Amino acid sequence: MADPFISVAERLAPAFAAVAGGACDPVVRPSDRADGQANGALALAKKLGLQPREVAQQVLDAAGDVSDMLASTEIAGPGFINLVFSNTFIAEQLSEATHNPRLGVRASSDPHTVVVDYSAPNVAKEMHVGHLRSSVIGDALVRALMFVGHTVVRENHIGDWGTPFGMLIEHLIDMGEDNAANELGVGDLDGFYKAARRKFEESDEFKGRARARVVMLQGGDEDTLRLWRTLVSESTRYFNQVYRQLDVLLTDDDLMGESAYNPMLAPVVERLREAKLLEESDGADVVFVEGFTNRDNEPLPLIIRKGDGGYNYATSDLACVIDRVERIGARSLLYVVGAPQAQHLQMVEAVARKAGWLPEGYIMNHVSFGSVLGADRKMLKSRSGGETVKLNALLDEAVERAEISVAEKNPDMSAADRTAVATMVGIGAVKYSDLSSDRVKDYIFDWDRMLSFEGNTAPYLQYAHARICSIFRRAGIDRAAIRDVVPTLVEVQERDLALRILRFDSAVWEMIDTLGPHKLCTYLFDLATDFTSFYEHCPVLKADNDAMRDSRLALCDATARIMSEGLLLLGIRAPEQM
RNA sequence: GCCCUCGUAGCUCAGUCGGAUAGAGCAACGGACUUCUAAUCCGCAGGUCGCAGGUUCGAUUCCUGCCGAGGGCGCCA
Repeated sequence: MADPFISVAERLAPAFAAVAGGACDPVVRPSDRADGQANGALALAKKLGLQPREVAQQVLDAAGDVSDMLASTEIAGPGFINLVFSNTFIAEQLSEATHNPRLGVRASSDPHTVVVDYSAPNVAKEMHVGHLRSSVIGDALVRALMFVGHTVVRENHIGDWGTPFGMLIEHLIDMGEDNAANELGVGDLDGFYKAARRKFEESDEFKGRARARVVMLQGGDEDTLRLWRTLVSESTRYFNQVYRQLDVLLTDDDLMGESAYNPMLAPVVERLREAKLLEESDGADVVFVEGFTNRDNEPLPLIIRKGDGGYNYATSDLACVIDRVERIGARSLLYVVGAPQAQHLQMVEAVARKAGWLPEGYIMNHVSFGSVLGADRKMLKSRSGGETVKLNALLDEAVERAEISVAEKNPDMSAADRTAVATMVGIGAVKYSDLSSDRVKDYIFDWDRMLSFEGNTAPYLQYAHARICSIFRRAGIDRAAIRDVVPTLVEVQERDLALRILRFDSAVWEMIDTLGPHKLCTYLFDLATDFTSFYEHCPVLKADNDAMRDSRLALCDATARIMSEGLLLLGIRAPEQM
């Protein structure tokens, strides 16, 4: 049970191996001229010094009878082997997939513990679109990794420690704790942060108090810690609102802020010292990493302990690695963090590897992503503090816009249903527009495009799903009962749809292998396109006879389940009506 | 100055472990609604795959150089 393209590659591999005299990849790819094509003969011919078409023929001879899987095999062009699946094979595979708990997606052959570090907003600071990207991408990866059988540990590495807290706590005291809690409680984190920052810059007296407060915080002063906890809890309460609204899995159980690593920082230094990796440079304790240089082409170190004796984010990131590997038992660490952190994470990884904290076979992966841009191609929110786009306001707007659109298209829907649908559509649209393009690139945030019911958008996919639900609702047919029907594929649209359904396996695995949710998005869009084409050409309830009707209902059911499950893996809900 | 990422149709994006004619959606144009929800479908049109070399049977894909955009480059995180 797997994607037919994988099945056929496995089937042809021994034949290729026999001709090659050793392992040889058949190089099966989808084709315009057939279902698929095996390109392996061309490279093999060169290696053997033979004519490619002749090699292809030898492979086919060695493969023997493949009629249980393929309706035809044909050597074409310079030496491609065109492959056409037999309809009975497709139908059987589809029937198997619908009875498979993962809808035909292969389980991981190597399940292990994966830590996914994502979202990571800062306490007493507004979440912005960068956190949106991290949250949405990270959450989709979490769901997909769990789906194939990994043990996934979510970690929200919130910025809850460091020098800014001196100024934040002093500002909290100035405002009065209750007033401050109120302001933070309504989610005005930016106002609070900016006011504190302004005072810090304008008043030496305040600056002095802030610095003293940092020392008290780090020294564990109980009253200071209490104030700090107020800041943290008010902020996380706000973060949680956004997470619920955004429909991501993160909860308080996943919080693993910088402060949590405090006790582990000194041991990081000690262990590096014992490993003889630590060097002193300009008063700081550092580790030099080969291959990194500064502006003057001198070796660039990772600073573990600053000249003033304090630690920085490199230290806590190293503590993270140790904690995740040694305590949690993770073998794979994913960091869903913006592209500007690339060098930092490379250096952290290099040090962790040198120190032996990331053994051979352990993976540390930077799931990098680009910026969210406005229509003007400038960052939607500049780091230097342009106007901030508040996440909760952005999500509210998404739902409002979706609600207008739903009301327009489906005026008969009840207000309660409309709100529920608008929430799924609006939030889904925002998440999908973030997930559907290659994450390493910047993307342009465009309300009209993401909420459009046409093109590669969440509403288009959701609509395809809703239409199927509508068929079953109208006909009063039990979805589960139809699953035992093995479809008969007659029309080209039926066949295309069935073959597409079977490719869910590869789509999910491509997403996991590349850590690229857009691979799954592209697949689901293709699925929706194939379905609507089928829907236009192949009447279901008005089919010519009962057998054809049931066959098409089975295709509908399988499509809807994969659409719904696929969207869910992306963290997007699929309403039953729209 | 060095390093990293990106550059594909007017716009927004796929595709690239080297394969036959580079694909969608939008916008434009032409069709299809007494509908299993037309929120759709069908068709037509649109490209020196940033530029120039190299590798080879074959390059948008790999390599080198250049151009353009963004980011990073020691005590903020």
